[in-house]
Amino acid sequence: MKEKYIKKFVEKQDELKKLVYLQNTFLVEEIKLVAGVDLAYWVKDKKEYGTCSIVVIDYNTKEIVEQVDYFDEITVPYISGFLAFRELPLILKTVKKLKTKPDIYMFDGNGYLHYRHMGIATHASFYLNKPTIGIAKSYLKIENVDFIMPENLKGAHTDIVINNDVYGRCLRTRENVKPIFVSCGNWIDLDTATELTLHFIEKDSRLPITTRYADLATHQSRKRVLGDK
DNA sequence: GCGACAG
DNA sequence: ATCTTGTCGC
Repeated sequence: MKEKYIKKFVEKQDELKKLVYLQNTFLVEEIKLVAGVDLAYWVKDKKEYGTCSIVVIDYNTKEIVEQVDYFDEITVPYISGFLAFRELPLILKTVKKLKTKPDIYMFDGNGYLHYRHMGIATHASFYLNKPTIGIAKSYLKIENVDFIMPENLKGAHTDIVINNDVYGRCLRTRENVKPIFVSCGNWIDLDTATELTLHFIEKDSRLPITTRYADLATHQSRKRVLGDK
């Protein structure tokens, strides 16, 4: 069932991962707009649907500059390690509705912290042509390597290193909350990705407001879609 | 058959 | 991701 997709998916990821560049291609001081991207799903009449929300936030004022939603049928199944193939088509259609042009995109999921260094944040960067960051709420275990729990202090973090390769970072964004997993998407370094993530942490969530607001927006969007039918 | 498994 | 309310604790 899922197997029919996997060979082509791996080939595509292997092709793209050669182009990943884990250095900043921008100056942090020049960042103005940061986008959070997320999806929500539902099933209706045996068909699966998804709605994507993108929330664009001003880096300095932290106010929402723009928000767009787009929903459609989802045809690709969820397969761990291949999230981009399922979600990216909808994401790209949603991006087309944006009037502003975000400088950076933050995703719900991993980037370089991935079996082949090609999590959704990294994969998406090649279609957005913008730096990206992956923010995952749970740990994707690779080569049986566990993460090291950081201290219970805001900003505490431990790196996830496998075979001398830094895949990503386990980051405690606030005290007394479960840590999140930050990884480079593309065209950014891990320290900067961590810095931006912490910049958008506020009192109401362990997630940066970019992805947090996008998450809330998908739930609202789904409610509207189902309510209008 | 059993456990793993980003969202 | 989704199915789902109140409740314990900082």
